[in-house]
Amino acid sequence: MNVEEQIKTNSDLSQNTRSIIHLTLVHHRIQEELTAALKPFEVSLQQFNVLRILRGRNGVAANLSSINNRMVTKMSNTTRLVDKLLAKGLVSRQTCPSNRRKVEIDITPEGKKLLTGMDKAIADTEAALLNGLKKEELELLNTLLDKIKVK
Amino acid sequence: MNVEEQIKTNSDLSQNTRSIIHLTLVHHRIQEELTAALKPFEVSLQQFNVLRILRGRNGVAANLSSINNRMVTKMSNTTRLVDKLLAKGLVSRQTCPSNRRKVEIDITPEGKKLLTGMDKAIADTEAALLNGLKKEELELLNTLLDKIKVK
DNA sequence: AACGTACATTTGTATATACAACAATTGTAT
DNA sequence: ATACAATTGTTGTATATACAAATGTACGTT
Repeated sequence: MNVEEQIKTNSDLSQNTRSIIHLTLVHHRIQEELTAALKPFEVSLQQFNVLRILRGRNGVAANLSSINNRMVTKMSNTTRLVDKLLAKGLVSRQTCPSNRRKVEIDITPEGKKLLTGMDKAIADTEAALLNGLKKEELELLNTLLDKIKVK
Repeated sequence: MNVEEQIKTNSDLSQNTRSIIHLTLVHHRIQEELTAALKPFEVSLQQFNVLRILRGRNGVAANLSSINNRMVTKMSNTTRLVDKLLAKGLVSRQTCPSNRRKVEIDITPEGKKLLTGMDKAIADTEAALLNGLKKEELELLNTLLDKIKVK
């Protein structure tokens, strides 16, 4: 019996609780599969996300706050994520000349190259996870997620 | 601009990727709010889940595997979660007489008492998160989550 | 210019988690 | 009866994360 079955058959839990647990469970397994897909590249999912955000800026360097705004992690973690990417030579970091409180972070050519390989691994994993849902169902899922009142 | 907006307007990302990120983001914020709700009790969300599972067994002691089957964490973490609950006197642990590989875990009266207080805090938080969704919409959400092919 | 305040990031610390190796017990086959 | 395999749980180690405090910088007021 898998956990989804348990959730559904456990009448002690409210409908709200069951939905939250279900979401948590699915999320956890998605993370596991994506993490596994990135394992050969020795890059964590969060590190991958940073690289993806940087690439999306098309050469415009990002500061830490702007990266952080697009991620779920806290600021202090973003600092350390960038530390690790820097150690691997996948990003560059320098203090911003016009405002020396800020740092300018950019993806390096090596980072872009590695990212290209990771893209396929991630896309394949996502496709395998979601190919049971039609386009309209994915949109519906997003609509429902939007109705959850976070912050 | 919040991250949901960014996700929706970022045309570089595939529909699959946007849905995965959306799910991740919502999950993360839900965890944050639930964790905050439990903070006064000094019990982590995972510890709370263990207690809730134990209560659901109505006095029948559980072994570690059975707890673990109903959680997202790995076995080794479940061991340490129980360690912490034991240190707080919220659960009991003893080796199973009939099969000494197993351990029998049960919730104590103090555990049950604390759990009663936590129930309300969690229920209120869940209700606040989900009150934008009608009963049928919650069911629909669960149906869609089931279509994601995890494991 | 000096002051206080807000901003941007980093660092310290405690806790949490994953993964792998290990130990102990039980089950099974010869 | 013994060897081998499977089950159940624990521990070591590395990494990840949250939270709070500290650092360095910029800005507005007087």
